[in-house]
Amino acid sequence: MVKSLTNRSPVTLSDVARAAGVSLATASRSLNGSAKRVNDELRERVLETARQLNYTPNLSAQAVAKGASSTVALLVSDVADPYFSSIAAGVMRAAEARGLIVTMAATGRSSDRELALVRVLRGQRPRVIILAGSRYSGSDSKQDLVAELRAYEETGGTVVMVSQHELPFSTVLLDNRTGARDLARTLVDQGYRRFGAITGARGLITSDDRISGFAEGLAERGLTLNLERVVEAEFSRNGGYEGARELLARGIDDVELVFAVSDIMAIGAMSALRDAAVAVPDALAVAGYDDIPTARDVTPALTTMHIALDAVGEAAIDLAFAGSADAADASGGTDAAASDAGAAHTDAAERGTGGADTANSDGEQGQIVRIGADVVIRESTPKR
Amino acid sequence: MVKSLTNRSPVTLSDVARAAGVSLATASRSLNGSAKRVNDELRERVLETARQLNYTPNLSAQAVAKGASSTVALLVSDVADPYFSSIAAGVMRAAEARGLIVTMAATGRSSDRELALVRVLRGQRPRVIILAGSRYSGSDSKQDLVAELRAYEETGGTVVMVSQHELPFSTVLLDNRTGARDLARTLVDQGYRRFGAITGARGLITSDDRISGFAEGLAERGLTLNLERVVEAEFSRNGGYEGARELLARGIDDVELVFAVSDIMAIGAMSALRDAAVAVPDALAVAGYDDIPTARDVTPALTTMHIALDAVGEAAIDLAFAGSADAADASGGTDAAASDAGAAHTDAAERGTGGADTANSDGEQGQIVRIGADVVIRESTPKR
DNA sequence: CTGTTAGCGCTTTCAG
DNA sequence: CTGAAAGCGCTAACAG
Repeated sequence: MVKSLTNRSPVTLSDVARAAGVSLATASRSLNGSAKRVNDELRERVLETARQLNYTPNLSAQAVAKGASSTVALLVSDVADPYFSSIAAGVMRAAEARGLIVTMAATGRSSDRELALVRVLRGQRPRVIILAGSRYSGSDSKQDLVAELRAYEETGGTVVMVSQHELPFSTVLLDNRTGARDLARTLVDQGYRRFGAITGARGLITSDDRISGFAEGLAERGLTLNLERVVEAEFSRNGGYEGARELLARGIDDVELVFAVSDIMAIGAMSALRDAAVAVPDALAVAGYDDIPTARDVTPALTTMHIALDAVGEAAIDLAFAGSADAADASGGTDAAASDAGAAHTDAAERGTGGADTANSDGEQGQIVRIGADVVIRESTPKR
Repeated sequence: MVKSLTNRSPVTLSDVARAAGVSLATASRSLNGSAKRVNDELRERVLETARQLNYTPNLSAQAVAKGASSTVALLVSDVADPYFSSIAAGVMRAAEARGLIVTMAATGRSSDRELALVRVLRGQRPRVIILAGSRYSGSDSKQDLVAELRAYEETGGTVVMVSQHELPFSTVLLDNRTGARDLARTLVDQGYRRFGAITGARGLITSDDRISGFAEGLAERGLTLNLERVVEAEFSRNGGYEGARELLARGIDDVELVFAVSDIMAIGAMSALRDAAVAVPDALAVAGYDDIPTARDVTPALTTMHIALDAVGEAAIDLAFAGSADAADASGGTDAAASDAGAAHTDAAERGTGGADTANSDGEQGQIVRIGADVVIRESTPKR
């Protein structure tokens, strides 16, 4: 049926060794050997033949042999969500700087799928597993997840959580509560007094933190969030859209500004308002959270909390290697002395408001890096 | 320094075998053996002990042993770009249905980086390599890329290209030229006569195809695209923004509608117009291409060409396995007879306008699947 | 059906 | 500095 199955096997290290007239060991050392433990001339010969044969090291074999792979596993809720894809971009950049390959999977916000995926990904024996999706607080399978992750760490891996620090692992902390509080205060200072909100499902920690932080911020200014003006919806663009419709149905005469707990929901909400001919911000102002790229491109531009999303991704992998002085270099053959731990891209942590913050003194709980958030006022909440 | 390095090694298959009191082979067969080639009782015992020990198969070892991994490598230009992240979502969904893990990397539209990444990823010996980023036509390193990819295919892998069929591999064809032609005709039929455009860098095939298709469409209606009203910019949101500014600087009195070759550019352009107080669509209408999710959320909503982006991703992996009746099942131990090739998610190809289309009769050029595009008129180009 | 025994491609002691 | 040899964890003939 097919032409003639040209499937010949890949070039192996021994092919190279033979062609170069050296032993397997020498070939291996020349191609990888951290230090230059091989005669320059020989090494050159090996490198050259490898090039000619278009040799590609079999990463799996390397992983098996040295008992450690060169991959990083990243779990997100949804790749197509700009929040996650921005973080992913940062992770990929930082990983590549360290010569690591990243493997991604999407949980669709299901705890079961998340657990299943962690199991599968563990099979790769990744150096790091990054869990970027927010969790539910009343988590049923939380126990299992922690057990699985613990087991993984005991085999030498590192897990890094992004967002809340409610699991005993290193985490890149996005202090949503504080951020939302800042936002609320700023908004009050701008003149707003009566608020509504659109949140994700109850129990989704990110959403809960943001809404309660927001309420706290209002409280600090002597205001309260009218719970009848808080609607719960799916944590997505469509959820935001539906949430806004629901709010409209309930009546918003007494609401000046709606806070959606994420930009993506806020943007959905704005579309709903537009479709319902409710002028933003004149009839109703809107604010979001995250500062995803499109926040600037909707009309009116969205007031939100800025988080350096790609810095988050970089911070996650930097955190994973904090202290382990790892610095695999994928690009050339430069012998630049590997400087201290987390050399590349340490700017990640700095870029945020808070700096690296060795919280629980290592050990059981892992370390914490805070990435701050800043209020960004745009046209969706004009000064009044 | 650290507590006490609990780094004990992972549970291995032989640990399980020993604990269950069976041979390595039996354990292996119980845990994976396609057919049930093991006594039920024994198998149960193995499965049970595996569970108790929390055993996770070492994918790398499996890969080395069977000479084939269970990964799919996906190369995109930029994960944070909604066009690519939507495709990625589709790839991940389809891959998972087949029990495959996906590995991602971003080229940043650099041919050199693309080549380098293909080399690195080949190290994983992935079953499939999907190249989703658009290429440049005058490609310098094209030769090398093709050589590398060819070599990869000769070792049994499959490469799938997404977008243009200008490299001799299977491809999910997005017929940009035809789509843009349709769009142009429709716009003319709506009453528009004088057009401007914002394109990506010359030579970027996707961009070139769309702009020439658009010009063709106009030509079919007896109109021509005024080249002085075509500006070239970076293929990104900011490029669109700058492109629009440039257009404004050149003067747009004689332009009724600007076609940006991608939604992301169109959205950047709309922001520029908003900032410059040019009313859309009254002073200037805008149209894009791709129908990314946010196209609906900008104001006015963007007229564009709809491509089922996640179907594209699914089609890519379906195409990779077309005819090879692969159907690894990651989830349970169900023994549902693996139906024909590409069983899961064959809807992908169907969803598009064109169906699966075994073009070059297999072999040298690979197969082709077309995914169609449909005009979606929204408020940014009202009827006139 | 089950166990033995070779490898898979690579790294890494351990001798020379 | 270099080579021989022993694995890494798992699969796949090959015998029983």
